[in-house]
Amino acid sequence: MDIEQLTEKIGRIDKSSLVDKVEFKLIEFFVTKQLKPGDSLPKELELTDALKVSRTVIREALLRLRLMGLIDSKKKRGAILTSPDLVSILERSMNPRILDDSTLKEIFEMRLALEVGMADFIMERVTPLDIAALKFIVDAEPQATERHIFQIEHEIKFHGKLYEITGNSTMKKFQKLLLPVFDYVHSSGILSKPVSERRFVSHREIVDIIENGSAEMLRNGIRNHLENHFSRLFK
Amino acid sequence: MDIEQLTEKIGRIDKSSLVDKVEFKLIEFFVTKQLKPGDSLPKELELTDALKVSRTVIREALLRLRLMGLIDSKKKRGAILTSPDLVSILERSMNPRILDDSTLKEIFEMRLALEVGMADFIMERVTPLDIAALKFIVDAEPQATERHIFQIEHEIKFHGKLYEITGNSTMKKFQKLLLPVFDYVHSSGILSKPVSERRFVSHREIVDIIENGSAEMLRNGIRNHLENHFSRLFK
DNA sequence: TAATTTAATTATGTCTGACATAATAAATTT
DNA sequence: AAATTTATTATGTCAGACATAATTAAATTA
Repeated sequence: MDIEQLTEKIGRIDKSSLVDKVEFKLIEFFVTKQLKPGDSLPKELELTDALKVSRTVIREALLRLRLMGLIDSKKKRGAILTSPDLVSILERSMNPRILDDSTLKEIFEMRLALEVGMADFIMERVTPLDIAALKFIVDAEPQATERHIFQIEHEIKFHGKLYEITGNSTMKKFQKLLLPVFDYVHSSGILSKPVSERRFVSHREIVDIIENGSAEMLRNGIRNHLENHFSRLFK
Repeated sequence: MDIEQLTEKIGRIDKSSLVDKVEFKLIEFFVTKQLKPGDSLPKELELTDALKVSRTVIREALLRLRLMGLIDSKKKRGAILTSPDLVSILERSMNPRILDDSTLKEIFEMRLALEVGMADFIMERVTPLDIAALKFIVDAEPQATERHIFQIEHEIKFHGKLYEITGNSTMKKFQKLLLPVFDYVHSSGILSKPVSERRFVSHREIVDIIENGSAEMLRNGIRNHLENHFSRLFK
């Protein structure tokens, strides 16, 4: 009889810790009770009575939920349910000095992919006001000299605005989160290829595409604009 | 004198809790000691002695680090440093039933953007073996009848393979993570527009582009293939 | 009476010390 | 030398206490 059949027959033992179980039970509780963000949870001591476990366990489970962004607890008021913000959860772990190089490189790549792919959302949702704002940003940029210098602040301003135009706040926050990683990867020795000095599609040209072009043109424009980064990844 | 100047002069008070400080100190410790994944941490009681705080506080700080994916602790062996996996951190919070609708919709959008944007990585890194695998997947798909039926399993298989080809494991895991959300959004009432039955660029055509086309063609091809989803977002 | 200050309450934050449990290392037996 | 038993050790769980901050109620003052 093979192992799988055996475990099937005997049934697997529950190796999860007490805290695991409490955590699960609490989430179940939220869902079945249809609690909405802002609703308050039972107090720690009430939970100890109800679940018959120590306050330590309750606290640890609640802590997990808090780190997941599911609840928010204040003194005296107790804990209340919140709508979890995925990005701020990631934020806690997003320390470039701790992540390993290959992960950092992959995040760098994801940012590039995301930016190329968001062209459709920009074209769909851009307003005349946005275009004016983009033009304002571009006008404030220093004239490009013969050699292209990577102006990090202007890059951030321009691309940040693009994310904003998508109207997708998760994406926008994601970008903000990825920025330090991107910067770190860009300036550290992780990417072996040197930084190219060539100029490709400029910010000004991208604005022009947004104003007069199509989603397809914008995709290609952004892709080309990012060529300096892509070429460091590809041979 | 305005508030800002005042706080500048007086200096802001540290409102962080003890656990916050310990957490920070521990991370500092990792970084300055240049600990690598696999290295073991001091025991809880040693930390209690070293930092002069109770074991409760130490444990809570360690718990946070564990939830961040920074450490992994086993009985007797103590805690060891690990390289955090961002995706598995997100996984804990990615419960469609708990996230609110607007966040879910934004995640849905991000997935679309990512998929369009990853075309360059696919074209750069695809191998003949990958193409053969894609063809195999496509061949196994049922013939399209006059009406396009959304075959979730085949969608997953095909698109999963695309992510795999990018060679970016973070992106691949990200997709796997987003799948339940995507499915949930697709089939729940969050998107008001109905599911279109029209057929656009097929899987087979995408494979053909990958084999014979360019990155630009693939971007457009994937975008068109996903039109059914895009059109539910845009009017 | 209204506004302010003070006191009481309450729930989380921190501390201490103890025992349970599981994984490893050491000692023993075969 | 291999297998078994025992001892050790570090995390997991427990219980109860006090500290602290935020809120509410009461008291005071204008």
